[in-house]
Amino acid sequence: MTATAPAARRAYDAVKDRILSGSFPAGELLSEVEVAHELALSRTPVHEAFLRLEAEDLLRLIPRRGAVVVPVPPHEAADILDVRRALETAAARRLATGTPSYAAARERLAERLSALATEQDGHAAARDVEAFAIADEEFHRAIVTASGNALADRFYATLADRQRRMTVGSVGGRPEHLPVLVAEHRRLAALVTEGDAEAFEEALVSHLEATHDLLLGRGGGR
Amino acid sequence: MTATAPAARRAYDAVKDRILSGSFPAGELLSEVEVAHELALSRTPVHEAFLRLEAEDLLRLIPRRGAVVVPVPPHEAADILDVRRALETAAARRLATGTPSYAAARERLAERLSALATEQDGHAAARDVEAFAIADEEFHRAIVTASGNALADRFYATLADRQRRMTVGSVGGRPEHLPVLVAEHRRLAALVTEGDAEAFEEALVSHLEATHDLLLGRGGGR
DNA sequence: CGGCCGCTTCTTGCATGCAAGGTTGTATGC
DNA sequence: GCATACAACCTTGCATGCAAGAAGCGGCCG
Repeated sequence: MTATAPAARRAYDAVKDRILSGSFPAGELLSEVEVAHELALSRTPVHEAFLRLEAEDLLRLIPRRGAVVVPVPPHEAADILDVRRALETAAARRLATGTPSYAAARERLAERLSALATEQDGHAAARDVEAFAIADEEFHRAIVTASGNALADRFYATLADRQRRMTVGSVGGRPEHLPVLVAEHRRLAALVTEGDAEAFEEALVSHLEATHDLLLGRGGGR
Repeated sequence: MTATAPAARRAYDAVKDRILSGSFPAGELLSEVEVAHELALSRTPVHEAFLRLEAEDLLRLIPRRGAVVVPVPPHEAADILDVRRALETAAARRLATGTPSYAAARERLAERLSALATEQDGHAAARDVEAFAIADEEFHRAIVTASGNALADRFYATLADRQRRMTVGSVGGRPEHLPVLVAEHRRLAALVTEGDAEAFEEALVSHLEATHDLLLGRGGGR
């Protein structure tokens, strides 16, 4: 019944997950045959997976050597934050447009954000940082998606991947501060719903930094 | 002497060029064997090219049917402009940072932008719209590149590809207006060099629309 | 005349074979 | 002891083979 996923996809998912989770450490030299054997596949699907991952800049293929896991570049965290700010702000700006279709989109978005915030209340109360991180990602992505810009939406997804790669390992404590983030989410939701793009950007900037610091565990001395 | 490019790369370049140039029209159903035969290659490198192009959302692979050229979505032009505004503004904002390394980057950028503007003068005088479009792309990309955000830079490159796909075909006339664009470039260059991110954004918005209209030939009447 | 079933043909998914290129380790000459 | 050349090994790049799945066409039956 359950159609088993194509081999190429399994290979892609498996390798990507190992990279993002750090199970394949940066700098590691991977061999197609090796990975193929581990996954009980032939070289072909693994080769295809490597190609895709190279396109995402997670692997670097060296012609007759193998594939190295590219390390997280020095200011990747700051880069991601910058781009997220830019894209989310652009989304809010577009959503603030007077066009009726955007008003409807704001309506739908408001509902979804509200639901997500409620869900986050639960995760915060349960001190479940991991579940919170996922819901947090969904929250922000929902805003970008709602703006209807497919290009921005796709790119934003790759940013989320990379961010995941950085947050694992440093599971940053301080779950007691999660409720603050939810409150900020509610404020962001209100602003984007009202169509106040300027205030949204302002609130977003401090929120992104707070989230970043918190999830990375730099939330202020020990 | 000249090492011939790998087959996979040739296939990728060839197919991508045909898609972006419109030689493979949207909706066309491509077969690997067919393309492979045309390029005098085996199916393998063509298959790999298809995979990469699917990752770029230029092809859609249908499991055992073939690959269809994805049509340009309805508001892709507006989407591209929105994202370009967002990314270039973010780049200018970062470049405006006080950090010494950014001051040096602004310095280098200023020189490059100046050189490109001069080159554009030549293309404008020669009424060479195509060459101008290329130099225009380089100009804007240089700003993003200078900001040092690798993520933004890579994404920006894919936007340029897609923009190319839209501008061909409508080689929009009115080359007599090109000098105006160069003047705007010089102003943008000055603003980003001075570190005035706000004024840059404002100038950028109108400039992007002007360029867009001009290159797409919607520059008013006829 | 209309609908359905099966066959033929096309497509890709994946495995494997082969060869070229690169790296490493060793042995030899100095 | 050091440098160099050679050989063995390991890697991928690409071609091809084979089979599974999808679509379209023809014929047959109702």
